[in-house]
Amino acid sequence: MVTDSAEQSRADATRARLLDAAVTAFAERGFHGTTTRDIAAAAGLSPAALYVHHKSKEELLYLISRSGHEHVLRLVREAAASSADPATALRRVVHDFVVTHARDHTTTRVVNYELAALSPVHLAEIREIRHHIEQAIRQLVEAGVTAGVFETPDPRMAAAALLSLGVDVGRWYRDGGDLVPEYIAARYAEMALRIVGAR
Amino acid sequence: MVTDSAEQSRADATRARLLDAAVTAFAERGFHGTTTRDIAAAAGLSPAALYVHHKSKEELLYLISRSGHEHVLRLVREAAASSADPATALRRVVHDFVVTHARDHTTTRVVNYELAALSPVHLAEIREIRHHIEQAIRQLVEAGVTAGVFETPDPRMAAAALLSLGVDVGRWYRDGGDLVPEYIAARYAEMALRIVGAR
DNA sequence: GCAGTTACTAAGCGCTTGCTTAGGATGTGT
DNA sequence: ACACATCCTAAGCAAGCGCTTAGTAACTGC
Repeated sequence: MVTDSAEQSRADATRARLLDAAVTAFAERGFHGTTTRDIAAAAGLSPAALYVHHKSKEELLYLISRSGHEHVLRLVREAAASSADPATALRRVVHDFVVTHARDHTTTRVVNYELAALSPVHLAEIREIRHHIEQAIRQLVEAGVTAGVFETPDPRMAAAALLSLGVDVGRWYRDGGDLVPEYIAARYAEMALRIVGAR
Repeated sequence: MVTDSAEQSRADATRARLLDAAVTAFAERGFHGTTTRDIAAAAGLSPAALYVHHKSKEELLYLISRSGHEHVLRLVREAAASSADPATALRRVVHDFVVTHARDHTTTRVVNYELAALSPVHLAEIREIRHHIEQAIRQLVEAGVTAGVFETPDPRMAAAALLSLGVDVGRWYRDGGDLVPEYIAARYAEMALRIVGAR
């Protein structure tokens, strides 16, 4: 082997192109509505090339799902820790969460709506990441209630609602409309503070 | 013909059994992840029987989607008209919307997440019903703002958020958990009033 | 008791699916 | 110049797909 540095080989670039093509196809037609020939053709390769770079069609979904979930978990944790004030932190969490679900709606659609197509082992791993994401948001709401700056009858329900707002943006958001991700995120962050009864 | 009354023939019962089986299968594995053999077997019939009672697999999805959307539209319109006070009406809309999306989560999952598998003609018809549902909720929010009982910087965004809350319940709700549909609906209705800034 | 209707199935057709096999083209080190 | 590694493809296999065809069993009306 010549390069053990981090530089990108041709194979790595092709692998990434296949992943990109898979994201687009899975988002548009779903995992089961997409054929391996669709993905290979969109990446400009023969059907067999997919199996040179990846083990199976399911592995593509797993790789997309895992990196997508890890990205969101990192984002939520960083935003939650960005301020000692729960209201400021929550505003940032919802803002960033919503921006990601709008801007990367293609990826987040796959991440949130194609879980059932994962193998049992992969699904279990992904579910754990999802649990951490939910936990981070719930803990932030609870911290605000404890600190006396939030007021809500059921923090768990409020956290579920906040998650729903962000996740569902990935479903309805379209590129090229008159609503830009930053604007949606700003309005949603305000609504989030109302939901938790911030004062 | 002997019976032209409304009484249910054997064929009607079988047709309904096939629809039921299709709802369950589509909700669990998605339209493309479900085979016509799956549906027929779940209804206790041979694969060919499906085509005695329905034109195609896509027609099953269309029938499920249409009746599901019509049900929700009726529910939203009735709840919106149930009170002259926008706050009371909105509470009722969100409550009923959420109860339906929890209790009938199997159907609402198909209704909200399998649209892409519809034929172009059927999709156009369904989109129109969806538009009416969104319109009914947006108009209610705007009526509240006009009446001075709601306060929000962007009624359209608030309406989108309300819709998201309900729709997403269909994604995460599970039977047999400690959260019963009525409880979720009550908490969500309170949060809805906060979102629109009711006073 | 038999003609007609209703409700269904056995068998299978043509095609597509995920994936494999065997090999070829292009570049690289010496 | 030549051995070798890298990256990709042509061809195709077994299984599964949506859907059709041709027919049978069971009931109904007379």
